Amino acid sequence: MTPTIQRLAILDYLRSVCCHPTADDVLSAIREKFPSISRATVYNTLDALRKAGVILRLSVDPSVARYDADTGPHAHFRCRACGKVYDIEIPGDDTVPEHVDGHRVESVRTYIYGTCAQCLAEGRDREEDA
Amino acid sequence: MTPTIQRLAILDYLRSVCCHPTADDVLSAIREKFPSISRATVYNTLDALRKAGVILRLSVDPSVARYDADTGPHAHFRCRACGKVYDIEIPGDDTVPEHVDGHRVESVRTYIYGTCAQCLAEGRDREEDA
DNA sequence: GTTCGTGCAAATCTTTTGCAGTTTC
DNA sequence: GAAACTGCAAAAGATTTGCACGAAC
Repeated sequence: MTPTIQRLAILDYLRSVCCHPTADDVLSAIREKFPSISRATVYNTLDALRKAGVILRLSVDPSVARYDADTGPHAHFRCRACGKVYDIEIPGDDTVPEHVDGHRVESVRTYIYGTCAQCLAEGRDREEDA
Repeated sequence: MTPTIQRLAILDYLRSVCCHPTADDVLSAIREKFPSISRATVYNTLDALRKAGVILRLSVDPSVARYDADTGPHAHFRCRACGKVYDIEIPGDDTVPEHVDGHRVESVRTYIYGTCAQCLAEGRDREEDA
């Protein structure tokens, strides 16, 4: 995988943000520095980084993929009121078993849904349904 | 929610299958009995059932939603070689905490990825990458 | 008879693909 | 210079929406 200037910019961006941007978020952010970058390049790069094991692709949002530069074991919490996604430390044992029910395990994703602390404090109610 | 004949047929179908059909799988299956049912009705019904808490919508597949009539606590395993999705009993404590990091928890989804027992036995290799 | 559901088609949104030109090693 | 990457536009695939007709209560 050639480390082109676009790819480095995308990886840098992913590592600099705490949230979990979508491909479109990445496109918008990178275009501030590289106005000519194309959507296809963003998708290609995100996929190349994912295949290389450098970033994770999350399905925490039902309709759009989100990307995470933190590849360590952790869960994701998505707020149904504001849509934000938070990293969650996995409580207790975070080791992944080799096999379950005879199937070989390669990776595990845990998604938690609810209302985030901020939305609870501000009395914002969920806008989506379970 | 009016229990129309189409809705009952869709729910019956979901309860009768062990796998986790996509909206398109449901459409094909229901059309065998109701050839005139429309795609929109299937989507509407699946969403109505989900909102009613009768079925789950899974994001275990990156590009398509799958539906599960078993709403009890369990995880899902998806094989990267054949694409099949299996139900997995959650080992140990399957109670969901009320809160994590101050966020109120409403539901949890666990997705496990790897190679299933059958594909391992038949020496089929994964066709997708991590 | 009003409300809710269905079917059809078109629209929307995300992601992928084909291809010509450009960059990287 | 060969292989890999980019940008653009078009295509593909899943899901949603608008609307007219029909069914349910």
